[in-house]
Amino acid sequence: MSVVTDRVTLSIAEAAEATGLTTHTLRYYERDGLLLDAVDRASSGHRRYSDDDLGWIRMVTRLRSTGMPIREVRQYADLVRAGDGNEAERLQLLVAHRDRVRQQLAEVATHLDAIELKIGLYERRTCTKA
Amino acid sequence: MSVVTDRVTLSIAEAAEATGLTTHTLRYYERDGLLLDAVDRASSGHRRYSDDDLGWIRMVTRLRSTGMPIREVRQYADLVRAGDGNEAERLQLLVAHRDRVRQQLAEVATHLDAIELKIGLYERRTCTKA
DNA sequence: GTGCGCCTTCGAGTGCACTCGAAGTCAAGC
DNA sequence: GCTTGACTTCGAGTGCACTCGAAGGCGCAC
Repeated sequence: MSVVTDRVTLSIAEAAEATGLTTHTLRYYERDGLLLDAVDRASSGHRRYSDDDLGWIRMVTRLRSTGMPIREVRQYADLVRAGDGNEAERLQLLVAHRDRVRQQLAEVATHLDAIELKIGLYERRTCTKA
Repeated sequence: MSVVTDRVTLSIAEAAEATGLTTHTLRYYERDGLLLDAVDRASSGHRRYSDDDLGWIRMVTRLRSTGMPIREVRQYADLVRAGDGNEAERLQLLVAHRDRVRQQLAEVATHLDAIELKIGLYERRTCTKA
């Protein structure tokens, strides 16, 4: 961790630690346009992650781990990068994603119920057997 | 659909229709050992899916769409195929899966909340702007 | 000043779960 | 008897999201 002009910045290893991603994945995301901007560099050429970077990466992580494809995260990043004026589009993208996730959650919950039922059967069987 | 000796059996296309899988996937599952037995064949060599087959395939679908890897579905199928006596193992496998799914659901729900929050922000912004 | 470790880029490799195509067979309708 | 279309097998191809390895550079501790 290094502090310059009142700003705390992290090395890629520290950023990986902080976000739960690997250094490989962080570089991959940057290469693939999922980050808002190229991450700042130290004079040595090493990446220095700012709080803003970390915040954005956490958002990306939330989108990813709710199943949004890389491609779509990139679209969202593109919109945010483009600056003010496309909030409606961003909203639309997020709402569409939310709806998909909600539906997915409901479906998984239903399937889970059926599995729980099966578990109930086995529990009764192994109980009476023991 | 064909009826022989009081039994209704389905062609692979009908089974695909009934389960929401493709014919390719049905053959793939069979090849990969996810089904309990090789599906019966008509004299022509064409597959004939029984009700039992369909029921099992639906169970496989539930496991798969809750995120169980193919490999693990196969393990479960292996246990069921082996017959009576390993109910405890089957139970263990299903319970482990259930717990993973529950945790996954909780995590996704948390991420979803954060996304909803973001949506709330954009909604207020686009409202006041309009 | 040299070893060490973390960093860099680039491109190739991995694992998963399908997904597809080619080439051939079979039964039914015309 | 010939076309049509659904079926068969086999193996290769696809898409996604990483994941890894090689080869080299920089700066700090000793």
